[in-house]
Amino acid sequence: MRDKIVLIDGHSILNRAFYGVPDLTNSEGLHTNAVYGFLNIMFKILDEEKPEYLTVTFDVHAPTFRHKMYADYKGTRKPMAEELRQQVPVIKEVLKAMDIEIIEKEGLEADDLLGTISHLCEEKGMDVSIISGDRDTLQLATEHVKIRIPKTKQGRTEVEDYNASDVEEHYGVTPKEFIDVKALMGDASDNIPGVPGVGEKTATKIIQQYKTIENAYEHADELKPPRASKNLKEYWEQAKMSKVLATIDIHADIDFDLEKARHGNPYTSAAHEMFQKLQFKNMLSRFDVDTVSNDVEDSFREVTDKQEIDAVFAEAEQAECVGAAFSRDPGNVLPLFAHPSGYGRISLAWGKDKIVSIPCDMDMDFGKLTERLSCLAGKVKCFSMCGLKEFLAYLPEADSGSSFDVIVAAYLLNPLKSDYNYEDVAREQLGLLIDEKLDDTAKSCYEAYTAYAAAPLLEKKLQETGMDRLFREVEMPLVFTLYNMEQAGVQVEAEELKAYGDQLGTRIVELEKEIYDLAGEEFNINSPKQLGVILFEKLGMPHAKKTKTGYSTAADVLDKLAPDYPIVAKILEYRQLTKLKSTYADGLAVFIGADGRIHGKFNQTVTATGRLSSTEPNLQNIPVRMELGRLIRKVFVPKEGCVFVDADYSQIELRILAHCSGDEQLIQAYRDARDIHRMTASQVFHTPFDEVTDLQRRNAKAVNFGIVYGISSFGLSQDLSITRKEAAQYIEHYFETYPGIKKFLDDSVAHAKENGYAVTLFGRRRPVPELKSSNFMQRSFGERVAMNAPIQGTAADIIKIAMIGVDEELRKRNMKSRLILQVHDELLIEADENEVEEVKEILKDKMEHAADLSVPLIADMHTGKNWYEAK
DNA sequence: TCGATCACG
DNA sequence: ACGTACGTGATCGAG
Repeated sequence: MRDKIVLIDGHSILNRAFYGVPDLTNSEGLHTNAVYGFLNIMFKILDEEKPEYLTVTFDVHAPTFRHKMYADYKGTRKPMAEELRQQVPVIKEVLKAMDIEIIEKEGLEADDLLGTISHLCEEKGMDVSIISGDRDTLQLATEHVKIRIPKTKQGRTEVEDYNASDVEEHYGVTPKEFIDVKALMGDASDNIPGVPGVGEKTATKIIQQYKTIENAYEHADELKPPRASKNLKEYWEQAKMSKVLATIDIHADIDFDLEKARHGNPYTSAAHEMFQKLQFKNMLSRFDVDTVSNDVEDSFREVTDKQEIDAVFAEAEQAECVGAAFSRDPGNVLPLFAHPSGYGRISLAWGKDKIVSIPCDMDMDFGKLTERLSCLAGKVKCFSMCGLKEFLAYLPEADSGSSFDVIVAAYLLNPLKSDYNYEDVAREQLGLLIDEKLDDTAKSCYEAYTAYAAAPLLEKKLQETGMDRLFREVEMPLVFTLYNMEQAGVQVEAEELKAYGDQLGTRIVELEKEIYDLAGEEFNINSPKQLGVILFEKLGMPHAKKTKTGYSTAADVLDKLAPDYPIVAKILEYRQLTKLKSTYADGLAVFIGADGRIHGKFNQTVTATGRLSSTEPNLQNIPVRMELGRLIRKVFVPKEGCVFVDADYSQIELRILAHCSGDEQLIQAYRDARDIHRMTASQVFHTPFDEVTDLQRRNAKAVNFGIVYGISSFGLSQDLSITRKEAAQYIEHYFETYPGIKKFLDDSVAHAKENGYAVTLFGRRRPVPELKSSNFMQRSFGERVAMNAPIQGTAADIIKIAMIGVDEELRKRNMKSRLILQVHDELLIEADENEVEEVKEILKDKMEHAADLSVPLIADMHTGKNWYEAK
């Protein structure tokens, strides 16, 4: 067997990876996509080839150009993108941490390094694989030197392989001849001039016949076409120079010590640490857990003996902090005594060597076991879990004062991660890798240990970032309030919902027929692709916008066409109805439980701004704007003997803006309870207050919205269908009118630029890594986020505080009424008929006094026998 | 699995 | 010159 060496063209692969992998950043705002893509490619190659030797080459000053002394290029290449530049030292560090040899030499191109090393190794009788994104390297291919060109396609890496014979097959010339082809055709990106008028086709033909440019020159008169003949003679000096430029040096003067390139175990603990910093989660699984010192697992203990279980609980009770976890695995005991939920085991951790797991069995069924756990949760100073809300059903004695959810804490510290699980927390906080192949018992021990061990670390970080009060006083109590809401659920009339869906179905069938008639054929109206073809090709409508994949058929495009084409109006109606039927009528029905209620989830650790999100189903986007859709709210009803009391904040985000900016005019306007949009219109359009037209007021309202979103003239112009210039004028006038707001928004951006995050009134942070981007668009996005996050986030903080207040007050007074839904600025209560007035008082009080602002907070209240009426 | 679309604040 | 409003989730078609 021949030994094998893999040579990686560092900059070339990094460059490929940068453009092939979507932008990634770690939580510190460091761009990591190129490094990630590079490693992906490298791992794939290493897995495949398992080489004895491995080396990565870099140019010293990238990007450089071949053979500077000849080149008369004018620095035409764009400088390296900043996001890529900052990743060059990172990949080098990672490679060093993995004990992978890096070769770079002043004044030498990576190509020359590759060429020389591959030549040396081939002479020693080795097989060589050169990994490069650059086709120039094809000239190095031989029987034993293989050029491998990786392509990143939609996350998957495919590799094109070229030995000498493959080059010939593909390009019709040998690798050596490839140089001559290039000398003739030139290469703009490498600043090789070539011969004018000779392109790839002609160059290949000439070299196929004459083998070298020198030989071709001798037969210059025979060359076809005549233009090539003439130009080769005329530009012969340039052709010769091009050949030199195109030739990769395989005899460069470098020291290459093969032994240093020997490929050992790259999965070192130093590398592990770096991967963690970079947050390359799925790559961490490559590390053998044993190589990372970890003695946690040694202390896992399964306890089944009744007396021992007593001892465990007695000991845990005395502990400062207890971590707990549920598992669906009952172990070697039949799941006979498990809970219907599937939980059959709990694990506890109260010290580094105090980690136990207890399965259910006939002496200790799930009920008894959780009773003990609940009792423990009520006694200890800190009861910690990963995702506490999911388990509160079994922990009636747990309370928010002494509970800790490490997932919620980790979310506050980095809300940009959309999905959190205990493995993430274990890795990030404890540097602990949990082997996927472990059984459920061991995993559950890890989960309990993570809850136990990460809690104090997270607590400290929350203090350091000024979010400890937000966590203790808002997020942890909210875990309980959200649990209560989910438990309560909302009653939905299944028959009515079905009837509504059927009604839609009838109309949809009619519309379908009419649309097919007008189109002259049947097609899938729900396919934007097929619809685009029908509208813009078959029916020849003018297409305004395009998407990446074809014509845009979005509603705002179709709206413009509707007056001229009857089919478009029908399509819009069809879209609306199918949306209502599939997502709402049919979609909601499957979530109605045996109790006739929908128990949706309210997720606390999803959004970047601190808002809640709602899933399974989403109860925060039930139609309301259009009457037909709004009707669906009639099937949301209070249970027997109850009515709905609904309250929504009036313009909470603008009020927050008024408070945070301290703008005198806006504050005074809210104190005087004036019509803010009308007032804005009056000021911005220089019109007396009473003479403001409806249009002016509408426009002013859009400007107010725009301000909250992080205004841009383009966005506003789109929304109002006006020119950018007009929009810019509106904004200018707005800022002249409210200078305090301008200053506040500028300060928000400046703060986020300086600190890397935006912050709410209650200290909640939202990282804004985009502000560091060199890409204008990304950076602008970051600026808008920096303006919006404090406002949207503060609103989220405030309604969370109100929710906790309402929920706790209802319980404290032993009332039957329950908080059941939250829709960002709206709360819905299922109120007992005898408690309606009291509920209204509580709701209004808790909402309006959730925060003490310099402007009043107003909650508008409604009651009704269904959600349609109560809104 | 991803993009387009559209429902909400 | 660039090319967008901020924040979500569900459904569908297409690869």
